[in-house]
Amino acid sequence: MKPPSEKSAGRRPSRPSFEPLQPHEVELADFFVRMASILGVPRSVAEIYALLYISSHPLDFDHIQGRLGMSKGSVSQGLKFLRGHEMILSVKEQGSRRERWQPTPSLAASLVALLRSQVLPALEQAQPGLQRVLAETYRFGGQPEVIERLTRLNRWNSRALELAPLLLPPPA
Amino acid sequence: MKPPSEKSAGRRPSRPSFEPLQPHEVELADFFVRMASILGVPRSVAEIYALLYISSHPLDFDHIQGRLGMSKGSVSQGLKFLRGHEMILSVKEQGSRRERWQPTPSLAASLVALLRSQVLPALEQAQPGLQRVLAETYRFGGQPEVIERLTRLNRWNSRALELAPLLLPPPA
DNA sequence: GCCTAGGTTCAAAAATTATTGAAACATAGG
DNA sequence: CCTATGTTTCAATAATTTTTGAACCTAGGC
Repeated sequence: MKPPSEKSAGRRPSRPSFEPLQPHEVELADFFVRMASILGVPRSVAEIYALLYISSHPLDFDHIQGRLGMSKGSVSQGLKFLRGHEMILSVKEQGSRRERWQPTPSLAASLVALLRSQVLPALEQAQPGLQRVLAETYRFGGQPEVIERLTRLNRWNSRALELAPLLLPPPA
Repeated sequence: MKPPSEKSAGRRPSRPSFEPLQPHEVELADFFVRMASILGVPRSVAEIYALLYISSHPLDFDHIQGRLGMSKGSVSQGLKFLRGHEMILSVKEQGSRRERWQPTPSLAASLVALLRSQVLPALEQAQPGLQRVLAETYRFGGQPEVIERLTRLNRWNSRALELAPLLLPPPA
């Protein structure tokens, strides 16, 4: 099972081709993909992360694209996402414009950052709204039980917002 | 702004029509929808939950469908989902086959149950695979740093699985 | 048994999200 | 200021997910 694709027909690898993922690499990727999908992170992003995670050395754009068989656009956007959530960092070797990527040391910290970035904005935006909901329900003569529920929801929201800053310094 | 719709034209409400959501109800629904979408829970499900959450009394199928202006199919599937995750419970008033729904007392417990049901299966399924990934990487002569990463990932996975049962008894 | 209120199922349609790839952009080096 | 390399952008397409609604069950009253 080795379709020589379109590489070794010529001489030097003018446009080098890359090995597809090994079975065990695929397995790791699947794991990350499944976990990511719980948080609505797209497959392509999880695959990139998994590849960097299992690679001994930082990988550059072309390697990522080549090994995952993915379009330039997806790689670019995927790296942007991972960068934005501080899940990867680049080692730019000098004398080259090329960036080479590797995962940040702590996956835990990365996950916390990711969650924060998804949950916090929602909580913040909700704050005034939730208070209004409670007030209106009260005005409309809502039953005590509903008032109670909404009050608890408000408290939660506030407490979550208070606690959030504590998550800023990533725990190693 | 009061299009009399098609209700009070006749006598008794042979097929009663329902009020659309009040602004403050919409606001609460939006909040739940946004939070739910982080976990990949569909809009319609979140809307149903929000409606039950803000209602003083348990609501039956037709009320839910009517007030949310949603198809039978969606209501049925939404209730199925919420039931399955023990986020709502029904009060069947006797003498009628009709079920009337209300949220379970603890939203916190509901969320934990929901998370469990999403995360746990992934963790369980991953367990053997992750160990294989580590072993293979080792065989292939992976760098110490990668071995280290994968070892940590395995430990995490195991610990998460050990801890999971502690979340079974919902904390009120 | 038969009828019907009350609900479920599921294939098709609609809505949403992700991916692609070609064109545009940026910058280092000559 | 040109050019080649490396990367980003974004409109079009593809894939996936959600919603709909009509056909189909099912339990209980008669």
